[in-house]
Amino acid sequence: MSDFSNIEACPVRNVLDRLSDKWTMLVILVLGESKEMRFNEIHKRIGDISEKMLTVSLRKLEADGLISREVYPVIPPKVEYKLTALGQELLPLIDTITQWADRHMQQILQNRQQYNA
Amino acid sequence: MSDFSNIEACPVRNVLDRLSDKWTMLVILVLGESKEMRFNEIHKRIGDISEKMLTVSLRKLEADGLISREVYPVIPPKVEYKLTALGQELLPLIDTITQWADRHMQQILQNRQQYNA
DNA sequence: TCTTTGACTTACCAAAAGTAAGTATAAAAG
DNA sequence: CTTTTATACTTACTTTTGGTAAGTCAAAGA
Repeated sequence: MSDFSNIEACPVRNVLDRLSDKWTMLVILVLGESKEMRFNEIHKRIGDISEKMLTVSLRKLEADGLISREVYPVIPPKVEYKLTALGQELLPLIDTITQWADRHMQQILQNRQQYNA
Repeated sequence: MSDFSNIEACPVRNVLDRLSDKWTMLVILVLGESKEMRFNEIHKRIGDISEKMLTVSLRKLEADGLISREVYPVIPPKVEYKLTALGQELLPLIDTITQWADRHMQQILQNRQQYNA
């Protein structure tokens, strides 16, 4: 039983804090769909993420070594993102959650409705 | 390949949006540690969550049917929270991520340092 | 010369989360 | 018999995070 309250030293808190923001897990999922992806592709795929937050999310993932960023020196610019080996390890874990989501969304939506009634 | 951009209809987005906030996954994890838990126990276990956000997080989880909330009519008040069957299904999936975190935190911390240098 | 292209930045605004104080009520302490 | 303590919250206010829309850069094409 790890010490969640020791934020610096606790690996769970350290990693979970990074995943626990509005877009990170979804970005990882999307990047898992193809070998590599350009900025605007990811942006369109998600649809409602702002360019600003996509930039921020990608930078953090890059800093943690979960994705790599390759810049081609052309104009207009071309930048490709892809999961690193480390990022690919994390992918199936998040994907398992999405499969659970698929199985149980109906139930959850129903629960929400009941709760608000 | 699901349509992530259709937020209403996409189960992945629907569930991931709920998990993608600052505390939800951690609260589930903590509740998974014992059969049931009182408000202040959860609060202490996490350490740096505010009472306000713990309340909000618990209410959302309850609305989705992932946890149950039992109020004992005593004074001072006593309220017990525990994972429902649905919540217990989700627990190991999040826990798998924490195990991954344990295994790779050193590497990730190192990556972050390199990136900021 | 003017528009288009792609991956961003930036300034400003809105939403989520943090902080600290307050509420309710009865039993226990003084 | 007045004050303190206990627990699970609310509430008003501040700070942090995220959203919006416009701007930047440099070359290729009309």
